[in-house]
Amino acid sequence: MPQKDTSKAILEAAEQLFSERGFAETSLRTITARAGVNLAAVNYHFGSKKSLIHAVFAGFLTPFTARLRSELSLYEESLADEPAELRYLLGIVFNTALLTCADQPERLNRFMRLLGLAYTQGQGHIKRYLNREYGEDFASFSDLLRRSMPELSAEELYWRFHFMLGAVMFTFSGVDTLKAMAEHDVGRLAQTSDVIDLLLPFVAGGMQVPAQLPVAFAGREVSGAS
Amino acid sequence: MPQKDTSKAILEAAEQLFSERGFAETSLRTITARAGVNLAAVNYHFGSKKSLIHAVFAGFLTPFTARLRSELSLYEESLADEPAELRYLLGIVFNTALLTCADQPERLNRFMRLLGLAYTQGQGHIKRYLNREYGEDFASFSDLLRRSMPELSAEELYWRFHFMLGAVMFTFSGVDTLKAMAEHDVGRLAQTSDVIDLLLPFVAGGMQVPAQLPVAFAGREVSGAS
DNA sequence: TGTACATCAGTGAACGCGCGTTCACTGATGTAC
DNA sequence: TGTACATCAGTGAACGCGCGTTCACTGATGTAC
Repeated sequence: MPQKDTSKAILEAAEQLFSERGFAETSLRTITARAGVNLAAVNYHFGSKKSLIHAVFAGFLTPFTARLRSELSLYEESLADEPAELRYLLGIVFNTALLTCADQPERLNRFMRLLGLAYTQGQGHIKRYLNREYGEDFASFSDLLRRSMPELSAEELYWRFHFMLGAVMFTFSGVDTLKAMAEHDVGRLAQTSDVIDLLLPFVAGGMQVPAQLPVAFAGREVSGAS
Repeated sequence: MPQKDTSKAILEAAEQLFSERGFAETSLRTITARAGVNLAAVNYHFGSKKSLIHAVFAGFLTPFTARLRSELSLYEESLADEPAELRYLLGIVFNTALLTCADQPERLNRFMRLLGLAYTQGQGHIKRYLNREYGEDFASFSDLLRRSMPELSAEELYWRFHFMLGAVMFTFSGVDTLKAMAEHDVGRLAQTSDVIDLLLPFVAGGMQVPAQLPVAFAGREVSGAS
């Protein structure tokens, strides 16, 4: 293992294993064994397990957000004063994510799964880290989203945004299992880009549906009848 | 602590702590301390930590699925040969879930969060247990869903179903955090039933949107321009 | 009614194990004079 | 060009800790004769 490759090998093994098993369920011994390096090398290069986790996220998110920033500002300039178009906006995000992992497409799955884990799992320090490092990018995307849906109230937009995040993250969290089940149930093997092409209209449809509260209440009386 | 209350106290503490921190991150010592019982009582009553986790799920899912089965078969009978109506179907599910936890509404959040964790987190034994015990109920709901959307291909239905599950589970996984953020960002404190009233049109909208692949591809060329 | 035995619900202490982290050490490379 | 020292990238072994689980034991309650 010559020179600088040790920390790279650790990062790669950690990325894979964390995304497969979760953070608490993956030990440094498993990671260093997979990477073929000494156990103590993690603390030598990264300082602690927490910092290793942060470094794994940075490995994807730093190039991704850099790219996304420039794509979004290009789009924003081209808009002038027109409202943004939702599907186009979402297309930019997915496309940027795909391009960031262009060389190895399974990395995208891994990262969406890691983000899902970070959001879902306890591990408060991860959320704090992500917010500190990438909160600004998140906020500026929110602003563009608001411009694409000016008719929604702040409250509706807020919740729908998080419903959308849920559909996306959850899907990618389990995309490998879901693909395998799809092959079994439906008989067709899907690629990640196929899944995105189905997911994008779904979330756009959910975001843009008019609120219809009375219909939403429809099921509410059934229980009384049982 | 008289007689039968010990295992109930363990289950309640475990339900709370698992949903707050995850399974691997919660130790039996923390659970038994919270419950005010002896450490060894978990293994005495449940046999192992795994079985305790299963018992926690059963505590919600067994009454929920029993209730849901009868609600759905009532609805199915009332349908005769007409197609099912999606929003009504979803309304039944949410409503049944709310009623199952009618006495303590925060239990619903906890269980959705637990389901989200089970889906997202490694812990393969939980998925296997849920599939073994409740797979049949899941399948019969899928059938009704198919009847409500006859125009969708099997593949589209499959994926949209899981997008919907994602939006729902993810939302509830973080619903407490999201509510707190909503209060801060939007200035209004939401109740769980309010969130459901916003969520239901969103997922119905996503499920029912016509597939528009060419538009979904819109963002795909942007990257070349940067 | 009294005695002997069995079952049940729990308890306190210890078990061995795997964990993240630390530390003294090594050997290669770079730098100063 | 040669020597002394400093830095860097690791390494092997051990540290203490918290974990799930086990086990011998206790005391209360139920049952048989």
